[in-house]
Amino acid sequence: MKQGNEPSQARLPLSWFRQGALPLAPQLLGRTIVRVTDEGVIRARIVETESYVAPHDKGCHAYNNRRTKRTETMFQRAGHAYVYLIYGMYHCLNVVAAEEGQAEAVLIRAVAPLTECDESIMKRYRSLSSNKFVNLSNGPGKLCRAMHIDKSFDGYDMIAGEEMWLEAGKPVMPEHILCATRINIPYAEEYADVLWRFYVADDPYVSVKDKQAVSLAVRERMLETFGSEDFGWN
DNA sequence: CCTGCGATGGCCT
DNA sequence: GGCCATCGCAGGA
Repeated sequence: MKQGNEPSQARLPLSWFRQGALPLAPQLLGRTIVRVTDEGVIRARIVETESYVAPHDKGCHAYNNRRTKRTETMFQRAGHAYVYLIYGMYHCLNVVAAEEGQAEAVLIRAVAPLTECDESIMKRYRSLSSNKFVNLSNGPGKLCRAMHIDKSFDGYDMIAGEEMWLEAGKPVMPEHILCATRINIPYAEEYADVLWRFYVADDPYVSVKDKQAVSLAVRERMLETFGSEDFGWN
């Protein structure tokens, strides 16, 4: 019998994934990512995300709707995984978030293992010798290594797939969500300063905490006031 | 706590 | 040839 506070294990449907990267990113927080590996099933809670939105976003690989072998996955239907290699040795996992032909995706930047069993498997894949468990998955490259996600999952269908998917979990309420600038995209010019990174306030697995972060509610009020992402801070 | 730096390879001009 | 949605380590405060 399901208890009232127990996180939902229902798979998230296509209609939920396709709402666009900006609405989706904060709603991904608190959801469960499930990965079926040779070492066992890993379940983890998403605690940090970033939105990437073609065509205008200069931080997005598909800026100006650039279609290349790598970015082609971002143009797929929502619910596919976009996985790419970064700095020659790490992978990053994104969830495609719009209609086919429209390149929007949400980068999963940090997750927290749900149980000691999850920790144990992730620790093995990470080759982590210390007991500083936050190091398992407090970063996009770390979580991919911990959950054994690599380029073979690029284009993977997370709505129907049997090796990796998302469950409803327990969404994080807006008052517990902070918004901040995205990490390591100084080249994105005016889009380097938009508050498109979202994370769970006070969660130890968040990769980078930003003193200037604002609550989701504040960001939305500012959007109404300024009518754009440019809040006049620069 | 912080800052700098090397690793390492696919991607894109 | 240069860049890169990263990480772990070294060294200093």
